[in-house]
Amino acid sequence: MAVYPFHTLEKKWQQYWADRQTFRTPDEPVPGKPKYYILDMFPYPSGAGLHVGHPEGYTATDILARYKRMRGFNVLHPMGWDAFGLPAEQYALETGTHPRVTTERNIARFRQQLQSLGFSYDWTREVATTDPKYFRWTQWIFLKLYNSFYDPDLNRALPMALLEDALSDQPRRREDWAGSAYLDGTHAGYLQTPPEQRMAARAGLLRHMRLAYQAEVAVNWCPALGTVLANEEVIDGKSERGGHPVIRRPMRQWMLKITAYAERLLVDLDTLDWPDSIKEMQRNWIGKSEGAEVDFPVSLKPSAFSPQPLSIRVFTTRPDTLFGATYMVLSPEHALVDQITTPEQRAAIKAYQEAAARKSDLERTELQKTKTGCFTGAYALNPVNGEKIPIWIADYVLATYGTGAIMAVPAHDERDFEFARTFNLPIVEVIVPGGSAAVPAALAGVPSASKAAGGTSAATRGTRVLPFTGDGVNVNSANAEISINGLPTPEAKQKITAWLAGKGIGQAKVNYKLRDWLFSRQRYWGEPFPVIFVDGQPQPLPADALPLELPEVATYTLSGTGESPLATIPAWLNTTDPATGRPAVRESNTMPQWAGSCWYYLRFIDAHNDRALVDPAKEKYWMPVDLYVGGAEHAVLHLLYARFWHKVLYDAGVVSTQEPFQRLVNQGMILGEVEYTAFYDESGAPVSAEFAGDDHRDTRTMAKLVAERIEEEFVEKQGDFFVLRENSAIRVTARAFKMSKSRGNVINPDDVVRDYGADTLRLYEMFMGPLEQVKPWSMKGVEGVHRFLNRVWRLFVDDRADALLPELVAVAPTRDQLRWLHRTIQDVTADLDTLRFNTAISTMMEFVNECQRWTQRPRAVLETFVLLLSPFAPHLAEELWQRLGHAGTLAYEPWPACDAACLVQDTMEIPVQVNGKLRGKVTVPTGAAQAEIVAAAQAEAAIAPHLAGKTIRKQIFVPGRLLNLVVG
RNA sequence: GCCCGGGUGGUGGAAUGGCAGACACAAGGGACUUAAAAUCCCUUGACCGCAAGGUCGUGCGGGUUCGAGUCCCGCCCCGGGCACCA
Repeated sequence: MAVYPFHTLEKKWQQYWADRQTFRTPDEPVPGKPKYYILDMFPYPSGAGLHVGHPEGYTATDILARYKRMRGFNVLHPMGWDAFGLPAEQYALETGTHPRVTTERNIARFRQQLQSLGFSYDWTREVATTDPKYFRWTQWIFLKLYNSFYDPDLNRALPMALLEDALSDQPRRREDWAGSAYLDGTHAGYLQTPPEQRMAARAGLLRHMRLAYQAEVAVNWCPALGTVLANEEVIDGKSERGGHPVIRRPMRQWMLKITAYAERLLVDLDTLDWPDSIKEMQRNWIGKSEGAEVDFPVSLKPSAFSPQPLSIRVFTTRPDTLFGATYMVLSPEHALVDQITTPEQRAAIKAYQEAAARKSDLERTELQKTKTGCFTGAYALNPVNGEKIPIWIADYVLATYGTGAIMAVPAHDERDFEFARTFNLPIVEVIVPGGSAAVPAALAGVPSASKAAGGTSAATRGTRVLPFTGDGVNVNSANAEISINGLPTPEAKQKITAWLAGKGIGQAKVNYKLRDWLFSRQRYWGEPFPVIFVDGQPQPLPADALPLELPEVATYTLSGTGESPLATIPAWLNTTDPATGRPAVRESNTMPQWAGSCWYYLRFIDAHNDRALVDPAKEKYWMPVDLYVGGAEHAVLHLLYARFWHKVLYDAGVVSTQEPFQRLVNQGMILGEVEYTAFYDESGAPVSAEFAGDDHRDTRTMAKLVAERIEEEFVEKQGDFFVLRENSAIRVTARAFKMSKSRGNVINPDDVVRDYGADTLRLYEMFMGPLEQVKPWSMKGVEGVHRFLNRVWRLFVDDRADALLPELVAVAPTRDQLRWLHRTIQDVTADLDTLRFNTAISTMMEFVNECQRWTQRPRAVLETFVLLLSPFAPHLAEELWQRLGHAGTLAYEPWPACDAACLVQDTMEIPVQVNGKLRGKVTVPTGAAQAEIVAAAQAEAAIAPHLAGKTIRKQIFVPGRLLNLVVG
């Protein structure tokens, strides 16, 4: 068999690298040597083992790590485990196996699989989030969060001690908070508070200003998983993991105040070299909108049920439409609902509130087509025109955004329009499309107010269709004091906002969609919170009490009350306050999986430090991460949380950079092999795919169809479609699907390594196409790159003799050979610098195809080629390098340099176009002048006829590239 | 609905506004072999033609340009994300 001995050779070099710690990065920074920190996204070591999607990104980073080492960089390329996670605990529930046991077994398998692929990780820096030595520092960061507050004036986090100081009669650290208008103001406010109220006010502020705080909030409770989930972990009302239903339920939770960082998380995106799509997703998630808050006085008939004047504050991005506000809507949970509801409406409102509370997120989304709501019986006054407008409640207004209340402008908002139509509420148009020039004419025909016509899809005013939600020009928008009529939208917004502010009934306001991060999980298998409760008040553990470890338990059964299993272990739960010796209770929730992955990139820098999370000098040397590669599924979860923690650590002086990941690249998903599917009806007769609906029914008859996978040989392409070979009227579908167990199209990397070797797998993963792109797997393609590696082997080695070939000689290379080599160096280098691994491999294939033809192969040329290949197929390259007579690894050999002098040729071939059409080519001396080339073209047999009898009107000459003759 | 990507041979893909289809797979033909495997060589976008050669061709329709897969405008289709956020 003429296959190179990849098995023995790959094992041999993996052993060699491990024995000599070839890829160990020096513990201390290397002064003067440029650093390169290249990081893979932290894998969760699942029981299923490695998937072919994993090695895609890992191979890319490994190739680059090896390349950068050869270019003289001090490279940090680590690997570790995001090891807390629900599956191990679910498994514990079923089998009683400790999650730690399962996790360690899975880690061992993952590690072994990764090592079998020859990745050049520095394994001495391996970390796992489940290791107490690691989560000690996760807990330490939590304490930082707990002991910090956000100063909106300085726009950074500060120690709680400063806020405590400001909230005291005689501050002692005033110089520490100099420059903070916020703390000055807080202190002044404190002094104005009557002394008997100060303690309570102080405690209240301290409680809610912390970056880690507790709140009783409506959470996404997933009964099946027995835990709450973050908003980001709920997809379409179901859990992201497992697809279980999720309901709303109020619970005491730890929250992290990520909202304080919303603006910085938003603006600092501009400094990052990340894919635009990811940045855009984060921008959308943060969801900044600028507008105004406006107070609407509640108009109550003088009566007993409201002794004080009330007002309702709303947030709007369109204060310019204020004159068109014809009703208000509060969210069903709004605090004022009870106070304003009239006795007649009380029962109806109560019923509506209860119905809304019961709805799950899923139901809320499903029911969004029809607007529901209930009138409170109360009215408010539109502050700009004094109109009395009804106040409703409706679940299309969210309690958690803005103020939980809106002013409804049905003429200029889709939702308000729909609601107004449903409940027959007035619609007043105050914006007309177009520039200011169009205003006078438009003004004339606009009625001041009109009732909505129920039933039609949109109301029409003249030629205009409502709702009109774009920018335009104001009409109908004036009172005795102010007019914004005729103003274009941006100016109208500005003018009315200034007027509102002057009257003290409104102000400019910025809002974010981003909500605080719900940080508690009711599970066993996670980091315990370093918090105890004394008399019900939370108290952080001192840093020297860390790590707080998980207790051993007899059973992993959920408590059933929504509490963590930890709550059922009195021996662990009940403790004493180390400060006072008084009885205390531990926090029984644990942290979510994202906690450990928020900062792991810092730990890799100084993995075994037991005095600090990371040594500052090392952090300064290695940060930021130069290249971060992983899947796009982490766009708003991990990547936003990690940026948030990093900024907190920056404010605390623990890290020196504002952002952790300078450059981010997303690898595209790898799909299964392309599948052809034909459809058959019940009688077994084939049905063309164009008639097969999504639900596998015939779209014409609605008869049920059977989908059947068929082999490629029975299919051919006809026009734009694939059809059955035996019956071309029957179309079949051709598609690659996501790999899944149920579909049975999962490729196991172990099988590929066994049959073709690790170098083949690495090469194929990169050869499939651009890294970022989604692409289907093809076993035939694997064989293709495997053949290439065999050809490389035979370039050097005589199969039968197992020795170097006689063709491989120490002769001086010809100019032609040198040109091939240096062109290859040039292209491979450029491709590596731009992460175009697929074309780098193509270039090397071309080189090998050419090299095979050489009867004499200059040793120096081939040695250089081995170095070019080595980042891609390191085992094969090391073996060839050794056989060529070198001692030791090639991992730190200098990367070959391209000599431009070797690239020049004596002659060049120039394509010649006539009137933009390619008509032929001429071969001329390199550097030939335009006139020479034109002369050569006129003499060329293929070109001359197209010029005959015509005059050349124009010559377009791109030196070295092309000549275009325009004739007529 | 909104926001991102993307549509190039039978397939994966390649092409700083300058030779469309590199490289690889598949298919067909040939060499070697008693035979097979492996390997090597040739052909391979479509159409017309014996050939030389010609015409067409990068989802569709326009435009800019000497020249467009690439830039601009308007559509269609596929994939991903978000979605009552006022």
